[in-house]
Amino acid sequence: MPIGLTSDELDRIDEVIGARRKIKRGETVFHNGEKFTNLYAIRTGFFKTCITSEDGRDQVTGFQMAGEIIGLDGIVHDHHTCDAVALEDGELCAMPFSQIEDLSREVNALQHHVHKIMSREIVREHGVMLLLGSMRAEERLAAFLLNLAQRLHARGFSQSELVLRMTREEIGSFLGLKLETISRTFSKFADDGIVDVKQRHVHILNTDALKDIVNPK
Amino acid sequence: MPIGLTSDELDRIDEVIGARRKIKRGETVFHNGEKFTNLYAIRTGFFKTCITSEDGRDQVTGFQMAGEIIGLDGIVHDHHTCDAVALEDGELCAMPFSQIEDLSREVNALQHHVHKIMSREIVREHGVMLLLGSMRAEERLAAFLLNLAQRLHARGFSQSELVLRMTREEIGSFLGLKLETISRTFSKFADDGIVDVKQRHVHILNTDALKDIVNPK
DNA sequence: ACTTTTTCTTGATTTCAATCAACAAACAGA
DNA sequence: TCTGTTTGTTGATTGAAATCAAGAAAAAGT
Repeated sequence: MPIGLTSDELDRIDEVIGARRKIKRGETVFHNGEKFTNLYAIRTGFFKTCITSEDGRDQVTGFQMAGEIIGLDGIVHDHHTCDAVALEDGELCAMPFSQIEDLSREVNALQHHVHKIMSREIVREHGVMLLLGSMRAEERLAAFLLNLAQRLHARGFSQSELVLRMTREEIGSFLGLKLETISRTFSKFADDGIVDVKQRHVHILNTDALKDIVNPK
Repeated sequence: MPIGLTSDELDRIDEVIGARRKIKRGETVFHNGEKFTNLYAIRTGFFKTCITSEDGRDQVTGFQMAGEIIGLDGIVHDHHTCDAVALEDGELCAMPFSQIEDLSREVNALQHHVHKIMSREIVREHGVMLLLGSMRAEERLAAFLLNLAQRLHARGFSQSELVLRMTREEIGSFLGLKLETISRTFSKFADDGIVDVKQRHVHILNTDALKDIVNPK
């Protein structure tokens, strides 16, 4: 949340932040086709968003964690165009979008904050397009691990030890690769001493090596 | 623009729509790193947006035409993170974003319109991620042609005849393929009687065949 | 604790697109 | 008009990831 608000403004923003909703692993927050009413602020837990094409192809479009906002896809057509699924138990705040619009007319900082959140998502997706369009398997997985570690570190977790909340198949879907390729690439990184992988427990031993893989000099 | 506005509201929106700017083929509207001040509404012409990674990889993130808005990437960090380049001579309206924010606090329809534009871009990018993450070369090019034809048709042009404003290399960059693959795939479509290709002039002879390629039954 | 299911790993082989290479055609500039 | 440059096509070969396949290891359910 932005800073520099009066206590009155903060109180009113509190009102927008609606009911908390606990969610179990495997449950969906919203799904494709569902009427759009809320944005959801993630309080705890780990989520994925994914779209499905007409002929059944699946694409994970992102993984989200505490502090991030999901549901922005629903604004344009008043219906969601993707599914949001909890990958571990968590808690969300449902924020009615009409209330966000109402209040952001009065609180400039909130208005700009909403714009920034949407712009950030657009920029993030540009990065994913670069990854999908121009990187090889090792580069994609290295970029993915660095991104996850960086986001977890920003939330107070270790920047070198992480627990994956998703399967190899879900990582593969996100990175445009098959699960076998994810598995092989993890093994290759482990052979090279760059990471230590035990199932979903990943210990990054050499961050610089990962960076070099993403951005070869 | 949304409908149902009073004439007063329309007048005020007119004020936001700032100076028109003519632009020649090859010129940039804005570039990576540049301070963000305006969104740009395309009046005429054809544009591309692209990002460049640290190590010099290039990725075309989209092609834009009349009626579309570019510059949304700049909001989050107050600086643009991509380049926007004219692929043919055109004309833009520069719209100072601070004025858009000011006015959208007073005109609800404008506020919602801005939100929808940003959400639409997010949803569009989800589609590109699906394309880059899960489609083969033929499927990507077929989807690309159908998308271009549909957008041109919505603007009153033929839905079967189109003139590409970009090179094979730029198409390839957007679709995550090399220019040779684009060229070969065009030739394959021509051999199959699906399209007629003469340089940048493309005549779609069988739209259904293209749809079948994108969504195999 | 045991069974079933899901997830993960590794190997062998195939396939699609990249790369390397040569040339043709179109366009831009002098 | 001529010339150089950019853009596009096609062929031969290579290479990276997909596919097919089998089995191992975890996790979930009874």
